[in-house]
Amino acid sequence: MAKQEKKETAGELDGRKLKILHAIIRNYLESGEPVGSRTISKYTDLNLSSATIRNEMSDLEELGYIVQPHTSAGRIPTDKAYRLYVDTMMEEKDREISDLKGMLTQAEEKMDQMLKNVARVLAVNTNYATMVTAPAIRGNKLKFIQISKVDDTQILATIVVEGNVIRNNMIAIEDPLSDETILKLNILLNTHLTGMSLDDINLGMITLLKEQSGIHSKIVGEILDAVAQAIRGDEDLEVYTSGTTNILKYPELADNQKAGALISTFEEKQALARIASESLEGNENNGIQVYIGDEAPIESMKDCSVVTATYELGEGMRGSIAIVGPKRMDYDKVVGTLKTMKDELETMYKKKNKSGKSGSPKDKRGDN
Amino acid sequence: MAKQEKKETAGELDGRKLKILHAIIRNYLESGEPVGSRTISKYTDLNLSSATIRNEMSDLEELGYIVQPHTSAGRIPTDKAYRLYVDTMMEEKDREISDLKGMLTQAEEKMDQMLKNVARVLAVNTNYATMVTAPAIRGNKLKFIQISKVDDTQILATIVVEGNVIRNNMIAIEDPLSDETILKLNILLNTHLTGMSLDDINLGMITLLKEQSGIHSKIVGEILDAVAQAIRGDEDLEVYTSGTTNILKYPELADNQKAGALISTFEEKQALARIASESLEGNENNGIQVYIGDEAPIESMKDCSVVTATYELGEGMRGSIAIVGPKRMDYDKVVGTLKTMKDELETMYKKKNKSGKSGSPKDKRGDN
DNA sequence: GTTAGCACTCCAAATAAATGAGTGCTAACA
DNA sequence: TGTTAGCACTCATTTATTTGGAGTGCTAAC
Repeated sequence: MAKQEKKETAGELDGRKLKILHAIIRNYLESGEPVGSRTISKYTDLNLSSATIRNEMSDLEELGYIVQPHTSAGRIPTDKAYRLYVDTMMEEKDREISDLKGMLTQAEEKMDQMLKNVARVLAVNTNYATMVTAPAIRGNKLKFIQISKVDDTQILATIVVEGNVIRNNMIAIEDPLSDETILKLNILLNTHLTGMSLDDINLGMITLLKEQSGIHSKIVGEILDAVAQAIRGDEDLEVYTSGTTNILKYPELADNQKAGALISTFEEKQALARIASESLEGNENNGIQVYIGDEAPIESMKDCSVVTATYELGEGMRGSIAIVGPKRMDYDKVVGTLKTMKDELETMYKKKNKSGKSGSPKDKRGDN
Repeated sequence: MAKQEKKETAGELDGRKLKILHAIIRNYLESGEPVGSRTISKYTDLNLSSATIRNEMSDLEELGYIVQPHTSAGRIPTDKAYRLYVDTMMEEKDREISDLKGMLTQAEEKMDQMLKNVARVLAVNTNYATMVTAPAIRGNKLKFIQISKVDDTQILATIVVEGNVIRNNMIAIEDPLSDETILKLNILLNTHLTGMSLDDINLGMITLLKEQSGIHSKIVGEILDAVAQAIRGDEDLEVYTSGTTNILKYPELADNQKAGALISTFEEKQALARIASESLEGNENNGIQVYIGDEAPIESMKDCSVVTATYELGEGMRGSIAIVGPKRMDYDKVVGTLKTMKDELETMYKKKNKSGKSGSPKDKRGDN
């Protein structure tokens, strides 16, 4: 007669077990301490005695949702529980991130300055470690090439890609080029290459260009290399981090050994790019993704959770934002904050671009 | 009759005291533990009993060279002792840094990549935290300006400064410019500005240019702003760090509180620029400078020592390298390593520049 | 099915005891 | 007068011991 409420939300858990598990997780998120039956019995509105809770907890343990760090300690959630939690039990919540907006909108600096700022603001706000990657440019088109003579031994190739990413390449030359030659090369390159994406520039095009450039085919070759690189966007994307030391605030991570490895990871930044690009692949939930423990592709983060969001600035320029904290991070808040940040970035970009066209003061941008 | 050996090296210390102090420091550098009289009596070749040493140590303590962390503990050197040590007692020593050279020479990447590498190599090699700043360009001359039209709403100003630092600035325009106008502007700017340093471009020159550019004076104004910035070199110099977590290896720094602050300092990088620019000022000992404890201009480093070196790549492009570790860092080794690194960098730059002229494959360089 | 009660476990914190490195001082020695 | 041995004392560190309490599992009663 008591099976009325069997919701079967997770296949193997009835409603009460779910509620209890939920309570355990919430509690552990806050306290970071193993949580016992008594606590749950008082905390929740289930009106169950600690003994009953104990029975249920025993079941939950058998099902692999919670474990005891040692006999006669409270229970802590497993990765499986966290996964269930973020998948099904998290409700949306909007928080006070008003100051966040404020801090951002006054940042009309260069792109990299702004992204650094984003990382910083997020770190301060969440008390976790954060990481932001600059928008990677993919499948973009060449907008414009300019060859200029710097002196007798080198020329400068300036390449502008859609989205106003600029790249400069110094090219050493053996013999001086005349202004005329440079003009010709400019015309040659621009007429053939403008508007092309990386896929459009095939071998035929390349040989054609080299032929037409005559004795300067070597230089053209080098310029094409540079173009390829510029369009592809620096393979190793730029990564900005902040709040790394927040890690030390969580005892379960602060143990010298692990903490060192983690902080190193943040310092090296290379590994972080892996997470970034992985998160750029998937694009399910609003671009928000959660990696719990081993799910993250980085060894040193196996005791952490990582929440990533991707933002898109139009024209295929996509970057990612990630927050790294202990498994018991406040998923609700983090997801909320990330969403806001993502929106904020995207709308800001739109606004900026509009005002730029209608003649606002400056729209400077360094290269990638 | 016993005053024969009175060398008076440091004004208030006789030879024996010096030797003892020396021994104390050396020992403490290695062990990190307070060192007692007995250790010294055995360690050194002075053939003095521990009791005698105790007497001398008592004197040294009174003179402020050593202290006891607590009663009945051994002594540890004070900042004063370290200062004496680096000033007078350090002998030159060349170490095995051969691999260092190897690791560097294969780095013919872009400048920033290389500097990152320098930081990394140093960190791995010394086990301290390191920091490298990119060469700041000062008092440099404008080599070349190029204005190009990107589309109807914006133009691109590419500015090359001596030393091949390149800077791009997008400038929004209200009405499209004809190719002719752009050509005129290019000629106008290059004829007047090429070869000028910041000081040379005075108000007269500016108004002259604006007049001659007619209705486009506003654009010229913006370009001049960009030029000013490019020549001055980004005020906040680029800073690369590595090995931050090495800090955790030294117990006296690893205390969560301090370590966090220190690592944060390294992460923020802003404060580090202060040290860098301070070290760029002085130029005494081969460009090597040692800051002990409070001597460094950064609060969070009051328990550290900082050794800085400056390197110069010709044409006034100077950068700095710094190593941060505990006060008991191995000064000898650090100074040696820094010297080598400095030399290595400077010779590499020379070589690179030479080979560049004689037509070597590629000499790419990003902007600042 | 739920709950109270009880015995049992085991971590964590507190307390106590043992250790030992190091000092300062005094008195003897060369 | 400088050097040294010896001794009593201090105090951080280590180790052992005790205690408290949070938590569990089980059983019996409701």
